[in-house]
Amino acid sequence: MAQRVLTPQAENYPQWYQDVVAKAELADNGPVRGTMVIRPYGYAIWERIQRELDDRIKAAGARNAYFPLFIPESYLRREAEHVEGFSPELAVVTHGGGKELEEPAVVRPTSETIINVFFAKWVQSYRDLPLLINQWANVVRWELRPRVFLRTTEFLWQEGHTAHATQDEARAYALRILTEVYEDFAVNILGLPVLVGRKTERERFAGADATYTIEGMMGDGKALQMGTSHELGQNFAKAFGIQFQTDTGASEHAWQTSWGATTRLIGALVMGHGDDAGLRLPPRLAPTQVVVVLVRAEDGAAEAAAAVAADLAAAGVRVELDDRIDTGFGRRAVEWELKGVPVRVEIGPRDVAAGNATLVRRDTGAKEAVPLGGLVARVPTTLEEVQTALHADATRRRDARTADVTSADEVPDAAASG
RNA sequence: CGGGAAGUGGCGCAGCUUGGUUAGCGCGCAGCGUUCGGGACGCUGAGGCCGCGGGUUCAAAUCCCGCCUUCCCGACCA
Repeated sequence: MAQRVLTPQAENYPQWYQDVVAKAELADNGPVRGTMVIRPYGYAIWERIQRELDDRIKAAGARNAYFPLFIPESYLRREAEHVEGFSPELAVVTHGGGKELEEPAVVRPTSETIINVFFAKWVQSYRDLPLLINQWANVVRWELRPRVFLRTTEFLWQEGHTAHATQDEARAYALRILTEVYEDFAVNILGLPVLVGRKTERERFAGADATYTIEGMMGDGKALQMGTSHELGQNFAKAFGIQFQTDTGASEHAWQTSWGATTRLIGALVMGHGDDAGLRLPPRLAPTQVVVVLVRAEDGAAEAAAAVAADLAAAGVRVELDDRIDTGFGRRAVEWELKGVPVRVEIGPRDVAAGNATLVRRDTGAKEAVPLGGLVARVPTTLEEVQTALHADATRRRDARTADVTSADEVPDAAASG
């Protein structure tokens, strides 16, 4: 069977990437190496990601809960492969309340261990299964080479943890999350095509039997892992004593999964859809889908702009009114382009006199005069067109830079062609 | 840890080779004015232990020694 390989190609993306992150006001670097401050606009994007993922997670039956930030160090040690995998990147708290702690507390790098301690208490009978839990939280991994959003020391994520009665059910659930949550979100909301597959043994999650992944391709031809789902087998169940009685009275260890997606998805958006003018947000994700820009306030333009914004909002469009006429029009136009707002509606005296507004698409830059009264009908259509176009762009790029090979010997040639 | 580079107003940099006026430039920031349909312009102004410590010298951002920190490439990784 042919293996699909994404071909990395070294390009000078980091500076460009960091410029977009800074100029679009998504984030700043934090004071401690590898940490970051997510600015309001970046956080608004994260909130949209959270909302869309959360809807899909709940549709898959999982419920949200919360577990502590601090994990007793001994919990980590219970699963041999797990502790070996995470030890090098742990942040450890040794003092509390001015005294040295009897047992150091690890800042969670992921929550399998602490959650499974509770799963062991909660699961007694096959009737308690499946147990499907999701947590929205921050985690800390002391990475060697941090990069804003893509790999930071502290990051925000969603981590799902489940326990099932059978291996088949656990495997099916891990794959269900992979496709119905992650792949569906990436393709239909982010507009980024992904390759769905299984990680090699070397890249597998520490403590898992199998790790599944969705991999996207960024603008520079590099692959980016955008979500993972793990089949944990009975490894943690045995380490933490998660046992249940079957309907025949036998005692068995639960079969488990865990899965996560992070603020890296914001980085994927920048790298996957960005262009030289900044970020390009897919409309279904964009916190602001349309910005109504008041060019100048004279001759009824201010009233017209406000009315258009109100009408669009009433029609269910996420719209913002930019009436900061003290700031130059050009500056504001550039700002919204950098921030990637998919559609801009420009309204000034000239437009009002003609009974029109100027509709501008962020993805193509195309401008068009649209009658003021027709905007509410037209804008949603344009938003969907932008969504489709961004996905098509990304798909075209991925296909152009993806090669099918049947042996390792062919890889260098395939990679060389980009 | 291995290999490279850099530390100078908020950010980005020049100045250092060949010590010497008051340490300069762009962006940003503040005030005033002219602008305003694509990042405008003019004038005025605020803001610096030149990474830290020591040495050489009449004199050090500049030369010498030591230290610290950061960044880039690699290993690690959502």
